[in-house]
Amino acid sequence: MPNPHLFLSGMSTLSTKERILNSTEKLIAAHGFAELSIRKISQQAHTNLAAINYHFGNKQQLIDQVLERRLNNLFDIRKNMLDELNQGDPDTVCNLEQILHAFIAPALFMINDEHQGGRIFMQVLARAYAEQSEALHDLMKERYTPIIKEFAEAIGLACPDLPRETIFWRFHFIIGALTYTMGHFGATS
Amino acid sequence: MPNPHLFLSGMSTLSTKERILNSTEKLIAAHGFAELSIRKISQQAHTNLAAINYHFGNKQQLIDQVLERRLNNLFDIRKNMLDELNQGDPDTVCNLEQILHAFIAPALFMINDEHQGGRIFMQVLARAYAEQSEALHDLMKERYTPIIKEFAEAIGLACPDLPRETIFWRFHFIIGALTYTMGHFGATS
DNA sequence: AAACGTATTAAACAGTCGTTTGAATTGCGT
DNA sequence: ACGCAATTCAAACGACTGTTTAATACGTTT
Repeated sequence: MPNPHLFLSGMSTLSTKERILNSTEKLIAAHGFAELSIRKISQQAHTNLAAINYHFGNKQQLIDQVLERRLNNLFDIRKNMLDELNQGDPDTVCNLEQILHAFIAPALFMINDEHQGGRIFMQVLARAYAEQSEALHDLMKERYTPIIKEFAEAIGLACPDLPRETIFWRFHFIIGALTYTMGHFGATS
Repeated sequence: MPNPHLFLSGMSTLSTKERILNSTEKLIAAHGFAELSIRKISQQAHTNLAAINYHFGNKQQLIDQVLERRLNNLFDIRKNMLDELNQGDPDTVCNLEQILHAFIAPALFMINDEHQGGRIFMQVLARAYAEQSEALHDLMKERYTPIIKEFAEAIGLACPDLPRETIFWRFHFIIGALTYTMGHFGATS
């Protein structure tokens, strides 16, 4: 038994790496990136300061993994729901409401998924969006833009009369409303 | 001539206090609250470290004054535009679109007002919203909630058939979209 | 010209930050 | 039971943070 405190806090079955990831998520959700320090993380995860650098290299790479771990799930679900609408053919004209549902519903589902920590992560994601996190921006650019583009194209087919720029702005309004809502009401409602 | 550098940077006519406020605004808009330090502020304002504490007490009170200085203007304009619709009587039933215009237009006007620094401040405001700044929250609670409530009641009168909760959520969606847009596109477009 | 309150300055304070180091400990295959 | 790799740990590093102090310079009034 390497660390007897873990039994008291009910985290004994989780590896050090997982405990660090979960603690980081909780701290970001509760207090934002500004107040986040690896000392607080190691304290909440019942481990040592240097363990973080050992497992993740540095603080930034830890944050990257926090984001990646769950974003992969979120965008996989989004893509699957969109593919179901398309039935494999990207040129299929879909119902606009269904397209938006495929984009929004997975986030709403995640925020109601308390057990798996999905709600906590949605707050993390909202904060990363809001603070224009460079880590999130890079991750989006190199990994999730293809899926986002698929949605944009599907919306374009659903609304052929709407100018591309209008679609662009309205889609960002949706993201803004969604992000703001997640961050401000995800915890209390 | 106490500080010859000021002539080179074109800030000679502004007082130290004003230069500190403007520099703080710029730094928050460009890099967020997390990276904000009074050393960077004093450097950009061409003054000394201790001058900030001398003029504002501490860092937090400086941030408070940065927010207050322009929020008073913004909400005054919003209230005046709403009063014009009401024509003095709060029970007047107004057009919904006009009510929303009274709330949104002042922000959009501010973001286009580059000369007075309004655009910069809107980005500051977006960041403060996004990071759920306690300073902003307190300021809203004790000073601007009456005006926000007037808007909420006006919307309630304009949409009598809509449940209060629905109005509440949609109003926050608007704030979210507005905030997100200000923060992400206020600088580049 | 002297004295005054206001304003600015350099220097030091204690605290926190992320990261690195080297030793101690653990767990597993042999 | 041994030896090796993986992991954990306490301690220290330099850099940065907000704030305070005491001395200096300024502009105005007496």
